[in-house]
Amino acid sequence: MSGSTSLAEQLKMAGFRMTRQRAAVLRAMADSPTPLSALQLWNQAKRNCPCLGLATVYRTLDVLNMVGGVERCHAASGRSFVSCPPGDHHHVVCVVCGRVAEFSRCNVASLIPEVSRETGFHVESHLLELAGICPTCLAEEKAE
Amino acid sequence: MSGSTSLAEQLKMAGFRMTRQRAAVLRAMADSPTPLSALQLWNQAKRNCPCLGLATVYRTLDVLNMVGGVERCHAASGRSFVSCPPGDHHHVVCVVCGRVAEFSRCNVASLIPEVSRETGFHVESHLLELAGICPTCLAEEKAE
DNA sequence: GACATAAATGAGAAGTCTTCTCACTTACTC
DNA sequence: GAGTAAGTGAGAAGACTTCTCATTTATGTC
Ligand SMILES: [Mn+2]
Ligand SMILES: [Mn+2]
Ligand SMILES: [Zn+2]
Ligand SMILES: [Zn+2]
Repeated sequence: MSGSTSLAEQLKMAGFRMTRQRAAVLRAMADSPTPLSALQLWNQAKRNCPCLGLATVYRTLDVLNMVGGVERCHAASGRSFVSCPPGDHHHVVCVVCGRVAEFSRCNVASLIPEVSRETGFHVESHLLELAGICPTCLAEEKAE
Repeated sequence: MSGSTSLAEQLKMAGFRMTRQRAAVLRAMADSPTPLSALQLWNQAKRNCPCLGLATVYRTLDVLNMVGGVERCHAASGRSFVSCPPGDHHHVVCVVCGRVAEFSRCNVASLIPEVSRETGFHVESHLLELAGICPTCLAEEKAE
C-alpha cells in the first residue's frame, strides 16, 4: 500500500493528475506481489475500473516511467513493466512461471572501462537480467 | 567470407539443405561489418535473391539459431538477430545508430551464487547488454 | 541426367504487443 | 461553478514475428 501512495505522490509532484484510471493501475501494482505485464495489469485494474482502456495502462506506465517509479523488464519473450523501488537493481526471471525477483548487487560497472577500450563505445548504461527457476517452481519440480 | 562458409558448413552438417535463399542470407551476414536485424538482412539479401521472402529470413535465422551460429540480441527497441562467433559474449549497442559491437569479458557469473542465496532462484543464464555511443557517432557528435 | 521425396519457399493472412488518433470526459485552478 | 488543458476509450494503425498452404526445389538414388 505504501508503494501505491508513494507512486501517486510522485505523479502529483511531477504535475500529473490523479485519475480513477491511474489510481486503479497503481493499486493493481501495489496489490501484486509479483511484477505484472501491461496486459496483466489491465486485467487486474479493470476490477476497480471496469471501463479502463488498455492504452491508458500503457500511458500510465509511460508516465510512471518518466517519473522514475517503474521500469521495463526485458523478459525472455515480450516486454513487461515492473514496479520498482528506487535505486539501481536488476531482475531474475523464472523461466517456468514468469515470477520476478529483484537483486541489487551488480558488478557490471567494473567491466565498462575495459569494454570501452576494446570497442571504442562510450558506454552509458547496462541491462542485466538473470533467468532461472524460482523457489516455488523448484519445490514443485522436486515434488514430482 | 570464411564466416559465411563456416555457417554454411554448420547447416550442411546438421542436415539442412543449402538453398539459394539461405546462401543469400548467409552472404548478407558475412558481408555486413555490423549485425543486422531480420528486416535489414532481408533488404541486403534480396540484392542476391530478389524474390526472397521475409519469412524465409526468419526461418533461416531460426535454423542458424538451432545450429548455434546466430544469437538473438535484445536491443533497446525491438528484437534483432545477430550473427555471432561461437563462445560466450555480449553486445554493446549504439543508442544513436543501432550499431552493435561484441565483447567477451564478463564478470556476471561471480554474482550468481549471491543472488541465488538472496532470492532462492536457481539461476541458469544471464542476459547482459551495454548501451552507449559508438565511435562513429561519437566522432560525428564532436564534429558538430 | 532423370526421378522420387521430403524439405524449403513465397505470399499473404494472422497473431501479439504497442502506439496513435480523435472526439469526448474530467481533474484541477480560480 | 466555470474554464481549460490533461486525460481517456475505442478502435485503427504500426512494427515485428509466426503461421498456412499450394508450389518449388535440393538432394540421394538409379
Ligand atoms: Mn547494474
Ligand atoms: Mn556473460
Ligand atoms: Zn517459477
Ligand atoms: Zn552509433
